[in-house]
Amino acid sequence: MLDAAVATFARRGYRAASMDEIAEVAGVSKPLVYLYLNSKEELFSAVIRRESAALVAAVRAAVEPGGAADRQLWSGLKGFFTYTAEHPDSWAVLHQQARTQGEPFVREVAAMRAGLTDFVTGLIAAAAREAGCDTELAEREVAGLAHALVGAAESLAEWANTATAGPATAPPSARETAATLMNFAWTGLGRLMVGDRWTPGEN
Amino acid sequence: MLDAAVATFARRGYRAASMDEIAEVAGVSKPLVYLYLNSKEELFSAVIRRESAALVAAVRAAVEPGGAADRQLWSGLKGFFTYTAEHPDSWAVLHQQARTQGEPFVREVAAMRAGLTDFVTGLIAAAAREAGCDTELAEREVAGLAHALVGAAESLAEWANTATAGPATAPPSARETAATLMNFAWTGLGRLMVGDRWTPGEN
Amino acid sequence: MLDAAVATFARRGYRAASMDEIAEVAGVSKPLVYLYLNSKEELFSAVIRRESAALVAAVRAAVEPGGAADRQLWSGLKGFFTYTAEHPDSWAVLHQQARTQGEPFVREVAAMRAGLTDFVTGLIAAAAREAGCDTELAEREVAGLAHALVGAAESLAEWANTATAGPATAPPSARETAATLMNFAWTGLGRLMVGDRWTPGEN
Amino acid sequence: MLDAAVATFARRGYRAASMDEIAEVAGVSKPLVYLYLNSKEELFSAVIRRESAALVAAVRAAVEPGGAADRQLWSGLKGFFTYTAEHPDSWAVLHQQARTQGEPFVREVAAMRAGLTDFVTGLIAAAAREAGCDTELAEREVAGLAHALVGAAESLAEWANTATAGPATAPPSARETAATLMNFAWTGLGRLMVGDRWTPGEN
DNA sequence: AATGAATGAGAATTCATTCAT
DNA sequence: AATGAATGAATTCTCATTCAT
Repeated sequence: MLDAAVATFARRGYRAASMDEIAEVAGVSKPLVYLYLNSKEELFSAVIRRESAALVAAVRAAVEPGGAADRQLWSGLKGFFTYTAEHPDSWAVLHQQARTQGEPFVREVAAMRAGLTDFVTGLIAAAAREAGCDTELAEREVAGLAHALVGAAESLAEWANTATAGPATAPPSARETAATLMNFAWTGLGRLMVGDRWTPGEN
Repeated sequence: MLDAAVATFARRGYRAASMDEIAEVAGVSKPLVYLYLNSKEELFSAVIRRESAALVAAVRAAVEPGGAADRQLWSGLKGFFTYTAEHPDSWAVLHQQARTQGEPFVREVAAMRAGLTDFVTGLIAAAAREAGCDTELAEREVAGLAHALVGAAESLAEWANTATAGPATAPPSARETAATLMNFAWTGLGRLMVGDRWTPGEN
Repeated sequence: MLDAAVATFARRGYRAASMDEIAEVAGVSKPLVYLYLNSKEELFSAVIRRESAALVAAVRAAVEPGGAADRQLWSGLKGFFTYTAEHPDSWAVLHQQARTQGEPFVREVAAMRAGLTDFVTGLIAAAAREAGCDTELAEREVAGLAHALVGAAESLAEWANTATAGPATAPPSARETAATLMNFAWTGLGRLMVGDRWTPGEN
Repeated sequence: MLDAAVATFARRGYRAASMDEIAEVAGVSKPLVYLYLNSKEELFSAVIRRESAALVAAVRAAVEPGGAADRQLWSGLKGFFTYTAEHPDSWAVLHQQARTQGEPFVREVAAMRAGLTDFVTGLIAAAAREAGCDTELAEREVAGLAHALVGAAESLAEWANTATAGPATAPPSARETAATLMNFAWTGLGRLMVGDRWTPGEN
């Protein structure tokens, strides 16, 4: 039943998905949906919670614990892109729908996102320690960097899922996507920690 | 009239925004809206086209032509973040609404996005040439990198707009945000071009 | 089970009371309610019949048989007001709900009411005989008088039950209410029987 | 449109009347009903207010001002019974539906009823003065008497309307009904004022 | 003797859209 | 050039009622 809701919300969007359609996709009657999940709002919340938990669990399970920061990030990203590739509807609901449907929902998905961002923030800090970073990175800057990285990941996930456009080319694998992002981000972060930063001139 | 539509779509979302409210915000009668823009769908399309064009124009105007690749990217990013900060409704419609409302609209916004991504792709290629890059970067990889950069930018733009949560801290300025992203991305890209890439082991 | 129905119908009204709530108040499952009382309609009918019978029985038990007509009316009224005060839900169902829910039910409660009205009619006739009434009262007029008396009683019963508004004043006792009505009605009826009637002029 | 609502509410009751049916009876579409009267609740309130006002206006117009108390009561009652006979639906909504549908509505109709009861209370007091009443009637008792009278009137009104059962006999005219009530009540009230009251023995 | 699980039918309410003017 | 008035078609949600066990 939740599966049907995920599929329908992903395909139509929260507002456009009707309880009628969800019930039909689930192969049950509408009142049954209301019996278990009391309203459209609660149903959507339940969906968000379940899919958030599944995504976080997938990432957590993928991370190789105890390794170097870059290995951890790498394995986490692979887990992330694997999950988003294998559960595109789940990802579409979390990334596209939940974030755009106002208050009860944004908060729920923001909490999950904060968990991931914190994880990345921790990794960046750990990497800084590992590198014996001399320049103390401002907390806000680290948050910004973590945000940029998570945002880039989210964006790549969506891109990988949406890039069904070119029918000839297969969508990039999770491994490829993760490698692209590591290359994009990690070397730069490494240089940053040793003080090699890009600076504009006066404007 | 389009302004009213932008404001309303941003505040309510495409489905939840009613033509009644749009007409009221615009200070005209509903039939007038239908006279000029024949349906809700066309109205939304018109909004997307106008806001897309405005965003692209803002970025284009900001870019310093003929300079080095990094200067061009830097100035473009400043233009981008300036626009999104000054026109949050416009950005919300493009980034949050248009992308999540299914077919007629995703295509329109995807076209605009492709324009920006192509611009970035060109810059990365130019940078590669400037660096006398020996390793030929695969076209697909460049596309992936450009996508990651654009995605990170979008994500940061949304973050900067949404981070009104902490009432103490002012939202980061467009300049700050652009600098964060340059630091995050550009050094890494530079290293990448001289062959200094991050590679996983065997998994 | 019927008790639960009485309480629920009184509180919510016939239409607003749900079988779910009735079953819950009764502490049984809904199918059990359907097993014993086959539908909401039959359930309500059964309730009306039981409460009607109880009210009539209470009045009948209260009447002192064989006494003078006024004593009989007095004792009957006391019984009536005592019952309505002690069983407000029962009275609410009979007076407010059953009478307003259309055909199957109005008939049932009308039958009970007819019983009471007939009783009063008989008393008025008896009083007329006792008074050696010379003027023959038209049957229809007697019926009208009986109806007025019963209506006044009903109205006072509701008033006594509803007058919880003034928190300082206790609701009038059954005895008080009955006395008010006797004073209101009986002396007038007595005069009427000896021909002392109120007559309008020509209009 | 309000007429259609009155008819439908009277026939079906508040809950059982559907907005669909009301719209159909009114010969308009359902959204139009919602355009003018925003919800079922507001529609019912509007109906109650309009019908209350009409009833009060009818009674007020009927009362011969400046006459003796009994003439005033007589003329008022005639007006009342004339109205209820000529507008049975209006009376049914006020008397049967509004009073039994819980809070927003009972208050509205109670206000109207209080107006009528006050009028009658005033008349009884005036009659007492006219009669040079020696025994001071307790205020509460007068209220009770007024309540009994109004209740009797309401009851008779309903009876007169419902007595369509006997197809042979025509329903009593407003004049007849008013006369019955005057005979029932006024002589008794008169005696009461000169101290001729009915008293029970010791129980 | 009793119920957990399920549904068909219908209720209030909203909205994109269109005429007649 | 502009609108007041009106509606067909959904949408969310509820409820009396029934099986299979």
